[in-house]
Amino acid sequence: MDVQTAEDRALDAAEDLFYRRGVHAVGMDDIRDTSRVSLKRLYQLFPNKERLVTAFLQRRDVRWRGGLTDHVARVEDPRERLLAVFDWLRTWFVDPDYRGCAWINCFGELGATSPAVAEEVRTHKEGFRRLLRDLSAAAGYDDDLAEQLLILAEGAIVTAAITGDPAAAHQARAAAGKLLG
Amino acid sequence: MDVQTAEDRALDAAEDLFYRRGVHAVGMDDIRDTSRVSLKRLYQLFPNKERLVTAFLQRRDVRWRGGLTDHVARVEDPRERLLAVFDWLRTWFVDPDYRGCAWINCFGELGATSPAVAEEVRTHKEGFRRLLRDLSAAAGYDDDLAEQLLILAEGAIVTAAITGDPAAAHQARAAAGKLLG
DNA sequence: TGACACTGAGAACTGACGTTCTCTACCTTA
DNA sequence: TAAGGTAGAGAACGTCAGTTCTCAGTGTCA
Repeated sequence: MDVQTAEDRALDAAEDLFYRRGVHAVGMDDIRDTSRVSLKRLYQLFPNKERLVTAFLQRRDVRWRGGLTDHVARVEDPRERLLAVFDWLRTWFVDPDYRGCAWINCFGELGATSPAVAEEVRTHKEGFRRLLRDLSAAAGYDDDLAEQLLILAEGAIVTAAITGDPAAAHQARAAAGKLLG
Repeated sequence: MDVQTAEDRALDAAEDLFYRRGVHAVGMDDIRDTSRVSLKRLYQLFPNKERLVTAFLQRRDVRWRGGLTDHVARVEDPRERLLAVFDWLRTWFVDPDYRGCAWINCFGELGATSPAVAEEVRTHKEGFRRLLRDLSAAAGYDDDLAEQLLILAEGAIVTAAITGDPAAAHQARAAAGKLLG
């Protein structure tokens, strides 16, 4: 039944709590209570809270990009594939637990004080950019278009989070369609 | 020489420090040291830290929208006026002190725990949306276009903050130009 | 069996920080 | 001048949260 390692349980708790409430609002005690991993073990796995934060961002990055990659791979046409990115965003926005981009949120909260977190955020966004560039290139578009789609995606993520309205995905998709010509 | 009120000085310090380092990273002691307003007076002016945060966001909102409004007002052609929004964003991004959108940052940090701050952020974004709708309508475009420009602007703001590269304003402007046809 | 390493639960430590209190000095006004 | 209100400086308070420590229990291996 419970074959997860203590590390997995700790990261699950970290991801759930940090994303939902923000990093400062969650104490290591909360992580312990939710993960049922003792503080002693937590500090063996992650030497401090900052490392737990970066570890959760790293693991989430793998899942996030994987989910997006899998979704667009189901679409044949290269141009439609680019638009499918915004369909995937929409499925994310309608999640009742959606609270914006974990990396943007962490950047706003810790970017100025934690170089490690700031670096993690840049790494994630760079990965997203690379993904869009690859999709764009495959559809015969240049890097400028990929950059503009990235801006649209980021804008939709932020707008959907603040307004609570998933319609931002639809608007971004429509704008992307116009950019694709 | 120093005709500023204690409230002005407190808000100046709050704006500078909260924006630069984030809210949690700045203590009321720091506000006192920077503003030279005693803690006693600070707490007379703002009953708690949260109210100081919302007050700084409110005052910044007035200045921010005012600066944008003034900038685009200098452009005659209604269509060019919409594009001038992105020129104005660029002048903001090149500021060495640029650290993204204060409201988005505060939303990521406090949105989940402070309803008052979350409301302040929504108010600001709603004001920005209204501004873009008015500009769009004056140029003969509909609300959908305004919404797409809003998404582009938000995306540029976030991307410029994380990458540190003001080029996001240029890309967003180019995309906006294509949307305007 | 017995020494030993490791674990969990939780107490304890430590510093930070939001908030309040104390005390003295100054200004205003009758 | 006297009285009272207000301000400033900073100490003090209480809580919280990151981190470490204690101690008893348990499994492992010679």
